[in-house]
Amino acid sequence: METDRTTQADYLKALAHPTRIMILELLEREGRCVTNIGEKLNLKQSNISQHLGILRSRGILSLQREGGLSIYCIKDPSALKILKMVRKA
Amino acid sequence: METDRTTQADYLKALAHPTRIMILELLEREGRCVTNIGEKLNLKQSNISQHLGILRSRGILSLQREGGLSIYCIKDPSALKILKMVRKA
DNA sequence: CAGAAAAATTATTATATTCTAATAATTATA
DNA sequence: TATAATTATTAGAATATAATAATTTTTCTG
Repeated sequence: METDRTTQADYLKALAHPTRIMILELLEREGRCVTNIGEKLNLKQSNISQHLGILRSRGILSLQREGGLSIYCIKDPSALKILKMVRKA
Repeated sequence: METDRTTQADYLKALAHPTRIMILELLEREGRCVTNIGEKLNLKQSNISQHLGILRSRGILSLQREGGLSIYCIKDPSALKILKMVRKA
């Protein structure tokens, strides 16, 4: 049950960044590791890692370790639905 | 056609504030003037006015002047849909 | 175990947001 | 026209966010 507006705002804030939107679009099809995302988006490793951390801390992404890699996947599909609505808005 | 992620992020940013979420909930039923919103939310006039300006500049609210009052109404219903999804997320 | 690769964390700087207070602008009314 | 009421705007200080660089941690591999 999610009625606290601060929590709602924090969730929206997590989505409200161009890089994080691109990350979500990139992960829509398949999970990816940090380096791969960094290459696709042409951004620094630490920056990507920070954005991934933000999305994960809000429960939007999940992380699983595979070998030496950190694979991030979309955990919360409603984030994608919201982005879809924003595109039409 | 809305594909620019910066624009999408800006739209989400406009929604991503507790006060602005409350304003949208308040206006869901009916249009209201600045003073009325300020009383309901117990916030300063200038602060409310600024938040309303942000929502209006993104096309989420519309403004019509009635007598001495500025009546704000929801112009973009998809903002409400998005908030509804956030509550369930 | 040592070195390399991948990722996370930290510190720093720059920028953006937010709130408050003060002021300006607009409109209504006496 | 003067005053009051409503709203908008501006300036300032406080806080939050974001990007970079540097460092640390973790894990894999030789």
